[in-house]
Amino acid sequence: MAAIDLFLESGYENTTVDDIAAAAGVGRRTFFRYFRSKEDAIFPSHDEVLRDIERLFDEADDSQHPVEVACAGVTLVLDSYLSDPDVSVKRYTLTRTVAPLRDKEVASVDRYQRVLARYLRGRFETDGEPLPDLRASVAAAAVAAANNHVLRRWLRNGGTEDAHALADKAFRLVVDAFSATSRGSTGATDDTVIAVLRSSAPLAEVVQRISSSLATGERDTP
Amino acid sequence: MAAIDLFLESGYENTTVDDIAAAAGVGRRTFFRYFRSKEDAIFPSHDEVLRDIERLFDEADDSQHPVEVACAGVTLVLDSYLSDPDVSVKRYTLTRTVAPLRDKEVASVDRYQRVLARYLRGRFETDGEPLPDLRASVAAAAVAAANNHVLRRWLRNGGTEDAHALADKAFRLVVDAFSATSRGSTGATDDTVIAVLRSSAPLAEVVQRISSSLATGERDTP
DNA sequence: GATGCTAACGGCACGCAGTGCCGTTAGCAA
DNA sequence: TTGCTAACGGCACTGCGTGCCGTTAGCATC
Repeated sequence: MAAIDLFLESGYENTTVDDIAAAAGVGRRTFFRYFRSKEDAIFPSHDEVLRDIERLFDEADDSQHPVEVACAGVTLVLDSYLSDPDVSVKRYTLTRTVAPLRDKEVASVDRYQRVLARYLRGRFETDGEPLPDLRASVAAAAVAAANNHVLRRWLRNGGTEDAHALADKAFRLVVDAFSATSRGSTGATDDTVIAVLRSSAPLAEVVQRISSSLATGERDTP
Repeated sequence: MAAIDLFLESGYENTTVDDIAAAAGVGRRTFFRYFRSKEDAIFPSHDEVLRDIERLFDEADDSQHPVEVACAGVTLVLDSYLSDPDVSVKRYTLTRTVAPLRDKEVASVDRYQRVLARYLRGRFETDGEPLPDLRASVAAAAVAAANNHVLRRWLRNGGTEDAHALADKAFRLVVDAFSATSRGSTGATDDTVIAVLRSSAPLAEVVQRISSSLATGERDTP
């Protein structure tokens, strides 16, 4: 849309809806038929992506770790930005500068985050995790933040870089954080093993577990 | 302010600024001198709380874990809500219902989150953590989410319950999640020890470290 | 007590976002 | 050609937010 370019060259405040409509060659009334508001003119259709995420969650493999599924879901958001780098970068320079646009962006991120939290809550409940509601909210926020961090970095570099590679690293960090506290043991990096053990367990068994884990790299959850 | 009650009884959309001003016994122009917008009429002064948080971070003890300090910071937000339960509960029923008010609330949460992230980034950088920027964003989001979760639960129950007790539990979960992956060893619960070791280290040394940790409960970061 | 200063207030008018209403027109089918 | 439908665009209206300015209350000074 031409709106984004007008905002960039003339400023958001100085650009009226009449200007945008005129630049697009349509009437002012028609503009509001296509966009709910002046702000909406530069944002993508989040509703579609939200539906895609919901569908992905419905069809998700329950054997996969919940947080990993959530990461897969939020990756759809990332992809929607990656699919049109030019517009995404332009929009980013606006959302950094113009407060109402930034707020709008933040609000849409919150919508994604709610969908993630809802899915996670369901999974945590069936998994019998303690405090499923809290865990879901926190994990959803962490996943969304990781995604946003990658996205922003990618946008700052003008759409170069391999965003998915960055995202994998970022999601790894989040998944580890939230499976380390709830699960037994998980590899943090290739050369590292994390063991969580009860100190009341016999020392011999502890040592045995540790050494086998170090040797094979396998995960062992009692 | 009388605005919040007007919104509740007549609806946000149906209440004009003239109505609020008339109810408050002041001129319409005066209303806009005290509140930047119609929405702002029901929100507290976040700027003060933000300054308090910044000050707390400036004076913070660097020996404390960064995420714990961030939790202490966001607790000031919680306190600002706790200090006036009536208004907070009323506002909550509005922010749940009215989309623009909810967006405004979300935007203010984002402001807090940015302050947390900035502090955490500084700490993580000086601590030599890997990916300090990412960790800071994710941890800040998690801390904010934990706080919001507690806050919403407290608001749903009409301001009864011990919010600080809930918050302590929630923060514990977050702190554990983010210290387990980043630090050498940390007690997750009283009876648990987490050990992170390089598999390239001699097995004998590993065993020695583990057993001493299990015995004394001390933290040992090489 | 009169005079000048300052700060808050309130009225007025304006620009602009967003909406409802309605006449016009283009495209298509019978 | 006639009738139908859907998109368009003009018009007017409400309401938010702001700039401008006259008024007034409070206070210090001479």
